[in-house]
Amino acid sequence: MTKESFNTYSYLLDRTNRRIKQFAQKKFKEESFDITVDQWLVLKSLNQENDQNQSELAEQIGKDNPTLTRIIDLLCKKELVERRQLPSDRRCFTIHLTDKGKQKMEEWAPKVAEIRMKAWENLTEKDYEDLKRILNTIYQSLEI
Amino acid sequence: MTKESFNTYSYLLDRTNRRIKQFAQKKFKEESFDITVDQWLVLKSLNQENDQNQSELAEQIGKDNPTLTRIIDLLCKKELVERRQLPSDRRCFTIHLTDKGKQKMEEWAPKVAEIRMKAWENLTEKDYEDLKRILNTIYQSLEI
DNA sequence: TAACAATAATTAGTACAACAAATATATAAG
DNA sequence: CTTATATATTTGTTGTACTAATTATTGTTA
Repeated sequence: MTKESFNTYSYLLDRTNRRIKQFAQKKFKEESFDITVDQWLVLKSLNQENDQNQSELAEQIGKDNPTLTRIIDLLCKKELVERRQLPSDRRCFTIHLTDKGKQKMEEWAPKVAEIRMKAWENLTEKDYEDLKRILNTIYQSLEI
Repeated sequence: MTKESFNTYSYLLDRTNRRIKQFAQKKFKEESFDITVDQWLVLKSLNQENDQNQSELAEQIGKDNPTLTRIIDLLCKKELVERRQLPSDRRCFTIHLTDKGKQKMEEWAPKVAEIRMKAWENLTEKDYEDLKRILNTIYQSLEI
């Protein structure tokens, strides 16, 4: 195959990625979930393991530290999480999912799972496995 | 398969998409291409068909109009493109790839093709076809 | 212990994304 | 012709991404 014929994957990936976010965001709005899709990722990670510090959390959700700082700022304002000083290392904060945050998660999680499923209604389990494998292979090939 | 097992694709897609951009942007920097990846998309589209108006161009590269307006602003500053008033419809500009822009494209295009190929070095042609099919299916399933 | 390096988080600056609203112009309907 | 509607683009706002620089703290080593 020629090089030129490979030239559209980044476009397809980018626009599909954007549409997935748009779709989820639109549903969030319809359901009056007052968060963005990226904020959701943070809450979900904390719901699985609470009180991570920011670096761990950034690693978990694959965002960099400055971006995470701002997402945490926004979630703090909404009182869904709070920063807690770690006495043993005063450089760190642990991010704590509050009771309000936990309550919202219980309310939102099943609906988010529904929303996420929509993308797969015309695809098979094998497609899902293939997509994961292909994306991970690309990710590793472009190690930076 | 349970709903829960489908819950990571958006994360994988997002991080792979980000890495593809990061990788290309890093190479652009190394080669002293003084543009961003998104600006490249615009130039590439104009190189294939010059003098599109902004709406056509936005459609071509899958971005919305406000985003494109700002990308065009930046490309104008670099004198790679220029806005030309269309006398027949004074609402429109056609975006013209300048001589300087064309010259840069000749210089850059082969190297960008190389950079783009890197993602596929551990994958097959069938993987490429599968990825395209899966992404397009998702895109269409989430019609908004 | 003092100097140096490493780590956690933040801040600042620029770019892009999404959305809503505004402006200007063109076209259609009455 | 006038009103209404549609189209092309821009502007404003909020949120995310990346880089580099900064602050505060901790760890290492001479």
